Amino acid sequence: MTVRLKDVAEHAGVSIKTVSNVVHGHIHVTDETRLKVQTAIDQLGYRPNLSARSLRTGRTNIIALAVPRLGEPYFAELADQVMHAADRHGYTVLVDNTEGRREREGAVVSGIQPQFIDGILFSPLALEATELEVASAEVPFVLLGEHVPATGYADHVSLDNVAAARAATAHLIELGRSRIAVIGARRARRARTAAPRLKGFRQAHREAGLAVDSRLLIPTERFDRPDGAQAMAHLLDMREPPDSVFCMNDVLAIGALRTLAERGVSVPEDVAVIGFDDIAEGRYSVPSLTTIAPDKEQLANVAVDALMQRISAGRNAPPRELHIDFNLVIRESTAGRP
Amino acid sequence: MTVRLKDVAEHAGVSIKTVSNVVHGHIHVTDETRLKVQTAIDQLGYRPNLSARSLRTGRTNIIALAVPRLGEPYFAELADQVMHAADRHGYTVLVDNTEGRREREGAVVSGIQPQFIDGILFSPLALEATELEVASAEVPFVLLGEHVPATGYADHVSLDNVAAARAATAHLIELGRSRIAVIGARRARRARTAAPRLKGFRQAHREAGLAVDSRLLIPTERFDRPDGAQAMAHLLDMREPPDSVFCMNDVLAIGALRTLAERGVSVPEDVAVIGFDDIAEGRYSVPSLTTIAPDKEQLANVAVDALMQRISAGRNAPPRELHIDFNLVIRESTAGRP
DNA sequence: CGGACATCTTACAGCGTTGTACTTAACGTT
DNA sequence: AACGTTAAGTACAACGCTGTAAGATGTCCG
Repeated sequence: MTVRLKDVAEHAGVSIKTVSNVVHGHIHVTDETRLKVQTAIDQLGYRPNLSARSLRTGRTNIIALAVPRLGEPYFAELADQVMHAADRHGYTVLVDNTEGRREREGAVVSGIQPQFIDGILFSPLALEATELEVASAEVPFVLLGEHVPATGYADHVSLDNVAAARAATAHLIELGRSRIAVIGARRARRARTAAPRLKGFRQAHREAGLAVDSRLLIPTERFDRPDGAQAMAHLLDMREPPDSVFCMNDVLAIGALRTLAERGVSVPEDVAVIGFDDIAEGRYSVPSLTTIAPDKEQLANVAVDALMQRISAGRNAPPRELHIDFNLVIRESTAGRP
Repeated sequence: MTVRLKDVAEHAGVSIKTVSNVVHGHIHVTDETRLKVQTAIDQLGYRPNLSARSLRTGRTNIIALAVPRLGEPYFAELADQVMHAADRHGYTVLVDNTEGRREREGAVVSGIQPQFIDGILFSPLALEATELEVASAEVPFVLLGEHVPATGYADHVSLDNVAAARAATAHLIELGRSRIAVIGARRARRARTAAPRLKGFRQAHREAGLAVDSRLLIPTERFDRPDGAQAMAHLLDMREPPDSVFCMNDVLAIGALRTLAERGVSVPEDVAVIGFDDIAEGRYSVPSLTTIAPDKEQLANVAVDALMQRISAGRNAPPRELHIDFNLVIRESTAGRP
């Protein structure tokens, strides 16, 4: 049924290895032979057996991308980009849903499909430094995204969160806002997650001579729309509600916008809203969402490149901290309708 | 470096095959031996080499899910569900982005990763019956989703599009609307795509004794937000604009809502909007989006089950047309604010 | 106490591929 | 003409695993 190298070889009247050489474009094959073999390949419809190849070479040309929830637009868009980037290197991407649960993230790190994956791109939520440390031995991997704790255990690709948060905050301040809330502060357990952004947030305040009202820093359990809506409701119920909100990601902001609309609070007049991630949804929301836009294509490219390097060499080169560009994209939720 | 069965066998003082038997929970192994072997496995940290296994068995326990664009919420949410369903069968999902381009969809069908995939779940856009026919030989596959032309070449899982479209249209009619537009009609090339929904649309009209104004059936090139926005603009520019719009999917509807908001047309008072897919985005849009909600979990389960059957047996059983449940979810875009 | 039987364990081959080491042929140089 | 040198192609083993068939061990009965 299946066509093997052997079949092609017999059909072309050469040895198996010569066929293999043709397939790989190796040297030491006459044009004549090459043509003969290629014809046989086409005629028989030969397709290399990747299992056999990877058994022999130890490579699968598959990398895993582990994300908390593929259903979340940011991760879906990221996955999209990563697949493109990987494609350019001849790699296929195996997306894995960790659900942000530790157990599952741990499983990913110690090898989802043991021996089946050349490397991992990992965008964790729950995982912390300890586990990461343990992990780094198994298979080359690169951390990416903004939810990652600062590590020093592996390559990490992200934008400069301090600078980005500062730019977002400064934008609100320039618009004359002074009571700026934060949704998704997560002071609680995983302090490290939001820490750099809060730092940038405070920096911007300091530079403008404004004080931060810590009652306006709202932690959320998750980073999704319902949490955003709930946090916004909480803020509006305060005696002195904020005049603007910096959301740790766009879906939180979408949730916040929803609550503001329900309560008839006008955006941006009464409350300005800014998000983070620049998902497509925010470009079509009403009002459209001002946000920090990471260069996702660059993110994917840099991450994949770094992983490729780890795979093909420098497995134990010192970990690098790689930064990508970002942009403040001003839309209606802070600037109003033109 | 890597731990092989052989290493475990030596460490435990048994043969390789016995270790293999333990790993697979086969019979004919004493509890004593089993324990001994299990200890060795744990101590050495043995992980089976999947390439070798699949070379030997011809199975990889990987299925592919081919979707047009992972960045689109519907497909991302679908992928999420499929991964869960596959997980229950011990399968891993390899998501592939076809971009809706023929060439790429063809590549998927003839084997993205030849010999590397046990089966394919395919949610095509561009592909038509001919290609599908050619394809069905290579590897077991199941078609799913609503964009699929009626085939008869492979199992197909979807909701009853005629009934769903009729329910959506009937809902608008019950609200007293009579000039109902359709966005995403795609009369043009790929007629089959939207055909069953248009059929349901016409049925509902007939049942209510209403005429269909074919000028209100707007085809779109793609099924995304910009197209929805543009089509809506086109409709509003008409001499007699519609009083309601049935969009072929939710992102088209989101685009339409955006245009309506920009033009200051109030929804649902002036124009009611209904979508299709029930993506999370529509639950938080302003106004929230009435839609047809397919049971995505059921969809994923039914599709994966069908594929599993094809893989393990009945490769040439007659193709089945499988239907899943759907729901009309009424929200603000037709019912207004409560 | 030997043989039949069930239970447990083993040896071996082969899945399709590629890297290494080798053979053969062709060519140019002294 | 003898030699080295390079090019072109080949034979073979091994990657790690599992199915098959055969072997070893014990158990029970006549």
